[in-house]
Amino acid sequence: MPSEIPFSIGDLAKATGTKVETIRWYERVGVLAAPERTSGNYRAYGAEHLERLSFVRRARDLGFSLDQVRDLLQLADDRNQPCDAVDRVAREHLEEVERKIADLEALRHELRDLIGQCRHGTVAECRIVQALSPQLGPAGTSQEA
Amino acid sequence: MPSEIPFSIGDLAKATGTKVETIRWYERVGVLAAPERTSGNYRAYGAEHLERLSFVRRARDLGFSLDQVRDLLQLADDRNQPCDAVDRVAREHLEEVERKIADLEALRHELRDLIGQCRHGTVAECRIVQALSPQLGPAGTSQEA
DNA sequence: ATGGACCCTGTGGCCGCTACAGGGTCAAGG
DNA sequence: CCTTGACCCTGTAGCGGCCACAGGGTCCAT
Repeated sequence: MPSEIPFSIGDLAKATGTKVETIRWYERVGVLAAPERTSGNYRAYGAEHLERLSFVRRARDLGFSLDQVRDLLQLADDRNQPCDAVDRVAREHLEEVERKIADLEALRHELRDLIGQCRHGTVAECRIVQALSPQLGPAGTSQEA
Repeated sequence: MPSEIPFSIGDLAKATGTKVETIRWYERVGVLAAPERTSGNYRAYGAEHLERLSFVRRARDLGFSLDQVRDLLQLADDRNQPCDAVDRVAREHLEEVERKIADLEALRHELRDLIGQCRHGTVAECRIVQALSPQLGPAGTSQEA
């Protein structure tokens, strides 16, 4: 069979919703294999690159780091291995997402408290400013009249 | 009154739980005023710097960006202004935190789905890998036996 | 005088891109 | 045949918010 018709980086970008620069970046950092080049030194991609890049994008959308994506790609290539390792990467990522959610929820709580205490007076009596300021004792700063 | 005894960057770092390099960085980007220098060109801080840096750290802990911190500091200095602007910065930040939480929760949902579908077989039949791979039609890749 | 703990500036690295600058290539239209 | 304009190439610099050097200077106790 004849090899499929290759396509340009711009086409690949459009097909995957990726910026051209991002594709080149993926190549540089090794999550996307360097394709053949045309006589004019243009990158010439095939279906395998489209597939690969789609995988990368989907994984990135799910918040996996590029390191994790590299791992997942490598694991996904070993078609006959058990998929425990894949599962582990996903679980680790999930745990991190859950940690971040917990952190942000704590933050949200603090911010809501802060904002809820605002009495809309002057800055001098603003609870938000007070909450941000350090507690240096009840006397205030020394230079004030 | 005699001016207070100044202290070194290392002392300030310890007092606020900040790395020395971070303090110098804050000075460079203008969230902490450049202090006086000793005859040996060492930075010599006073209580106002301690106060200022504590404010910055607290705000950073609450997830405010350095740009926001700069704004808050400036607003906090105008002691007689109404604190509406402060309130606005805080509210905007809260909204962003809430957006991030929502995003991460959607992510968590997807990841849980993914992981829940894993049947612990081989990579070839792994649902996680399948979910990451693009849907290119039901026939599978062309080279497979 | 010397050792060690601190301080100084300046630079480069981290992540994951994004945005240039300054060129080359290619197909269509005049 | 030549120009125009859309695309492509490499390389570098920038974002935020630091952190970690290297290669020096300073200070204080012994």
